[in-house]
Amino acid sequence: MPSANEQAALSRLFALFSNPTRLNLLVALRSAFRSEQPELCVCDLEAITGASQSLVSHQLGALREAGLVTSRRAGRLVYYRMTAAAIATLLDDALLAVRREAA
Amino acid sequence: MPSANEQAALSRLFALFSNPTRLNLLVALRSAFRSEQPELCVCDLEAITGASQSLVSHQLGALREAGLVTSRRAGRLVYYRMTAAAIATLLDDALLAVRREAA
DNA sequence: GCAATACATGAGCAATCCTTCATATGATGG
DNA sequence: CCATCATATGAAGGATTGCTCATGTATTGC
Repeated sequence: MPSANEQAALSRLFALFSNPTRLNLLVALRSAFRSEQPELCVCDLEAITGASQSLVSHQLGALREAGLVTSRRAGRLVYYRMTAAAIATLLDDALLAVRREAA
Repeated sequence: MPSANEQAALSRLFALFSNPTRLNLLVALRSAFRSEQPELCVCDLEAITGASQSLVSHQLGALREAGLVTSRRAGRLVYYRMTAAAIATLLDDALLAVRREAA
């Protein structure tokens, strides 16, 4: 029985996950997070998702504002990474749930 | 690395979870699902969530259409229940993730 | 300094969503 | 049957969202 605040936080989190572009970014950052190269630059994310530079930047901004990712500038490049392992595992759990349903 | 289909299914699922009213319904149905009384009628859900009859019915319709809940009529009442344990556990996982972040 | 590269940001439009109001359907009791 | 209760559904308006286009800012190489 989550509190009202927790439910509000949950729905905000789910709203961030519900956009295909953002989800795509999160999925990419999740797998980076698990490798020896835990961050990706905007141009990488652009290539991976196939979305426009502006769109990627906008959605990364949303994720950053929500605290799900952080950014670090290195020269002209800006590298993003997931802030929390909890988010990465949540994505895994959700994927498992979807696969269970599909089966 | 989820497939494109899986990602689409994921984002649809998250979209359903992102609305506070629907999330509230799901949370209520989740705890019912775990008790000896796994279903709740619309009027119960109305009382629990505090939302209007029409709104509750609309959102239950959305959840039903997505296959997350099923309904059963008993006289004038209609009882709803979660279809999948996977969804219940996903809600638990998400709540844990949010609590981890808040801490 | 200037051009070019990488990224961020703001405005704006189309589309979707959320909720309400009104009304319809289904079931029961008298 | 008729009134009533429980739920479903449709239309409609306002708000929110998603994306694009245009432009701004930061950094580097020359």
